[in-house]
Amino acid sequence: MGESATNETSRIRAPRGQVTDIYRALRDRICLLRYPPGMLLGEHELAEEFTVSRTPVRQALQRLEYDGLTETRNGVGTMVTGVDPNAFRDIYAFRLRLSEMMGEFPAEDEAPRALSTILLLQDRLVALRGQRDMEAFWQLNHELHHATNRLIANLALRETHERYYFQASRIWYSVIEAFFEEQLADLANELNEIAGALRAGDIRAVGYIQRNHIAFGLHRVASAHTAV
Amino acid sequence: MGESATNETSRIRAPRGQVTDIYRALRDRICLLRYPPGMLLGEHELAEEFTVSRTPVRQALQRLEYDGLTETRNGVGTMVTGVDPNAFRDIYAFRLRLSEMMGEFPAEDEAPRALSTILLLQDRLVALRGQRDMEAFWQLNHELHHATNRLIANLALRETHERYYFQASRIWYSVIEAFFEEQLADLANELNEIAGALRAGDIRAVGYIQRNHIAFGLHRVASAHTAV
DNA sequence: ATTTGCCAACCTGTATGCAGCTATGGTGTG
DNA sequence: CACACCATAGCTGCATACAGGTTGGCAAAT
Repeated sequence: MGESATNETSRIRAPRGQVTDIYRALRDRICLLRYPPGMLLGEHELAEEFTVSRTPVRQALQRLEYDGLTETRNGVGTMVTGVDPNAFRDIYAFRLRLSEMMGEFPAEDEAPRALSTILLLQDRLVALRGQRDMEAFWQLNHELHHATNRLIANLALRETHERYYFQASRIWYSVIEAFFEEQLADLANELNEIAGALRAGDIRAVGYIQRNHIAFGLHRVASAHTAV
Repeated sequence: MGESATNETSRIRAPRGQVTDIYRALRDRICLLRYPPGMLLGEHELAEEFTVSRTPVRQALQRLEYDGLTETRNGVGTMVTGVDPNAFRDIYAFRLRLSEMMGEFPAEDEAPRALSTILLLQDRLVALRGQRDMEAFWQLNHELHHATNRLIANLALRETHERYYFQASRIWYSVIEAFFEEQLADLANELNEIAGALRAGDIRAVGYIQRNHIAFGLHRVASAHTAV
């Protein structure tokens, strides 16, 4: 199949290749809001696009539903779920706790690799200034998440951290446009702070930094919601 | 199919009926060790048993794999995953943290219902003394888990709590036979303590009680592992 | 006797046909 | 003109046929 499709995406438990490729592609589209909430997806349509039959597409859609990103109804189709404010609040509160927990299971030997990744991301971030390229920005966050995720030595926490990152990122992305410059500056700060923590080998600090910036984003989203 | 199969099992995000029934049946068999680790399951065989085609069976098996309970390899079959000691330690450590977190998201209005459930479980537990009925004992733990799970007001935490309960229960069950009387007494204590906490409306205490008894079980499993 | 190569049976992954369900637009009636 | 009903198109859920992959055993060569 894909020549280099499964590159820097995480492989916590690498399942089948083809289905997973479709799953990740659709997941990213949903999180990028290219598939906005409420949009109806057809299995036949997707099968044509990926040049496969309906079967693998169905498998991918079932995984998405299991992740809470879509909802499939018989006779209708698979629609992207909306952003339930309650679920949103729960997910963010939970993510705060998860990040705080990160320092209790540090994978110290991963710190150097993470640091070099962070430095690369810093360069790419400065190249991004003034472009307002949402997708590149999200991709950057995506890779930051993976880099920090590898710093967690506990498999269960790592899986959960990953799972709710995607659910949260989708919601967060829907309001980011109004705060693009702020988020850009915030991400620059976060990268700086994380780089410093990694140089000191202090993974617990990385978790707290992440926790704080999640809280910052949460605050912005909350104020946007109350404003609207 | 099952006439009353979807009774007191949780419906965090109720998916399709038929597939979910098969999924729960297989999950319980795996957690009860009726399907021991390493056992090979055939799709055709299961399809015959449940009087359906391979398709819904495959969906259930994929969800089990996603939960980490099975592993499917092309040309071979679906085998029940073994108990990786590392994963075991990670899951237990993570569950400790989750239980401690429970009190931060208390669903106070659920406390009375939980209390009445606990009282029923206490009666059923005394009726269980001296019988060494593993399956009934596990069912009891199962229902205790659901009762306490409903006390969590945060959806994300509730889902995660549920998810890793099943992964842990399977491992824990594999060594329980050696400590049956101890676990029985321990469960009686846990029920008493939880009942007291619920009478006081102190859900945070419920979380800590649960955390402690998870730690007790962990200690027993660990000592058993080192002994073997 | 041991090793190596091959083949056949079996299992999963994929594609496709069919049945059941849902939504929508058109039509007939009040 | 408004409303209710029905037919129809399109979708998902399920069953099944086919293709690709793996394993174990048998046979032949060393």
